[in-house]
Amino acid sequence: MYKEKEDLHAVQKDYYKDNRKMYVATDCIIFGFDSGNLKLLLFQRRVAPLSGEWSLIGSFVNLDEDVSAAAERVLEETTGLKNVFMEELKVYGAANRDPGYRCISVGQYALIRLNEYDKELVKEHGAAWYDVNDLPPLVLDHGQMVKDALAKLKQKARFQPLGFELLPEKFTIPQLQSVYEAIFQKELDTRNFRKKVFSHNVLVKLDEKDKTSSKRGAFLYKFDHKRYKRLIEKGNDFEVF
Amino acid sequence: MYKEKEDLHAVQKDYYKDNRKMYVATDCIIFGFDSGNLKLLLFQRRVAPLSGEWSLIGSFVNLDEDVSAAAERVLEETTGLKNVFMEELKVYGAANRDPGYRCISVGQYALIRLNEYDKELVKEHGAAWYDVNDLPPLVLDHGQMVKDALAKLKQKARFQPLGFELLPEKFTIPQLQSVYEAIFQKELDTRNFRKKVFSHNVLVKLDEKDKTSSKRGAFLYKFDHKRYKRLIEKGNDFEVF
DNA sequence: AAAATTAATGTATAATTTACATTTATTATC
DNA sequence: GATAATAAATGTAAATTATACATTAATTTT
Repeated sequence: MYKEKEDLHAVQKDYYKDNRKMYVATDCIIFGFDSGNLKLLLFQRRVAPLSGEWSLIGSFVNLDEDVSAAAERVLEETTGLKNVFMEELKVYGAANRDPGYRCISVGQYALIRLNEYDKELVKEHGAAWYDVNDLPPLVLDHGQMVKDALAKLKQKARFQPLGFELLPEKFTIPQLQSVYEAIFQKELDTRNFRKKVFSHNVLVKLDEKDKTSSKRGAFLYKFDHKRYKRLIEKGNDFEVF
Repeated sequence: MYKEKEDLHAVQKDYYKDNRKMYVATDCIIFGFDSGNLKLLLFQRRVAPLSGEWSLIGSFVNLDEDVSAAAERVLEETTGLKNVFMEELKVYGAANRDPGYRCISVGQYALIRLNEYDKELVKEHGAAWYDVNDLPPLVLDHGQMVKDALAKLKQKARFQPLGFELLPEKFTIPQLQSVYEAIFQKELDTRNFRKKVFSHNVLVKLDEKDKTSSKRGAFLYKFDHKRYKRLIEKGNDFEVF
């Protein structure tokens, strides 16, 4: 399928001879949000070595597979979810990062809605949700990947509407604020938060209320992707929060 | 050196068998700045196929080499420079991106000072500087890499002091403004620019003037890395410009 | 001495961000 | 059915930051 004799990189043709191989993997940092906290989907190895150790969910990238497709495959295999927010984090390419193979890993972080994933699948895979502030030790450099992903999320969420990816399609403003407080790791002022949130005019107020967390109930809203898209196409480079 | 039989990833042990290989390369998007314009160091292939075609400068990643080290090696081999600003851009991992090998490439962008590199080396390698607004067609997905790197530079330069990496250690404010105008692709107001630049208190005014571009001459400044570091350690998350 | 050229500077207005406390809608309880 | 309890919803004034804009200063060349 791939013609290795072809001489496109002729100058460097003696790389990777002698049957030694470079492996490429991808590891997914899968974030969720529930009751005020960011969660991470981890997977408990069931086979030796490192059986029982916690790890991010990953896979080798197939030879005929796009790197991004490999991450999407992993995500779908364990959660049943497709078409969710997923973005490259960083390459983990230290020569000695994996004692088994020479293996680089492309870290990719995903934001999913905890009301949408397939719980059966998750259970089957020996995966479980952990609070990001209370993680078990992770294999290899996965702890670093999580740290990097959290930092990136914090940074990106300022200018891109990522908070919405972690909530159900219909959400309340207090819920939204809570997501951003978890991402930014600080409390926000209700009035100022609402002011900013509404100022962009990308939320649609629904006629329903969510009464699960108060007697009064809070109105539900939807994020209007089209309006948002139109905004940024106009060259608007605003802070979401 | 790497024990491929070790069973760390036992579940996935049948990946990459049959002698098929995954190659990992790195391509460097090397930026410079001169007379008002961002420049890119390109390399003209000297061997078939694609001889004479322009390309970013890259290399396969050696089996015992960190991915970042590979990029540093490439940069040093062609420019003689070490310890310059270099950061990962993105992984280019489409299965069909390279017709020769199954090869993913880690794009890494570097910012260098055009007064510091080794001109002999550059010539020896058949490399040359191109204005980013006037590039020849590039092989494979290298054109996309450049586009992505420019976008990232534009985005990052807002919050990180990257402009300084493209100027000599001693520079004038008009030069600095010119760098930022090139990065942001828009003209900036001199007075407002100076106000912002000085407000962070990270520039040290020298007693010398640069007279190459005016009769009056412009004072030279240095960027004070220590002061900047102290600022961000205090949690200051300010816009550089 | 005058002309030419780029460097350097300040201020007023608009826009944005911040800090802060009360009222409202609803359910549960007495 | 009145009262208590609870979280949701709202506005304003002050401070900070961003923007728009034109003149003077230093030096060299003619």
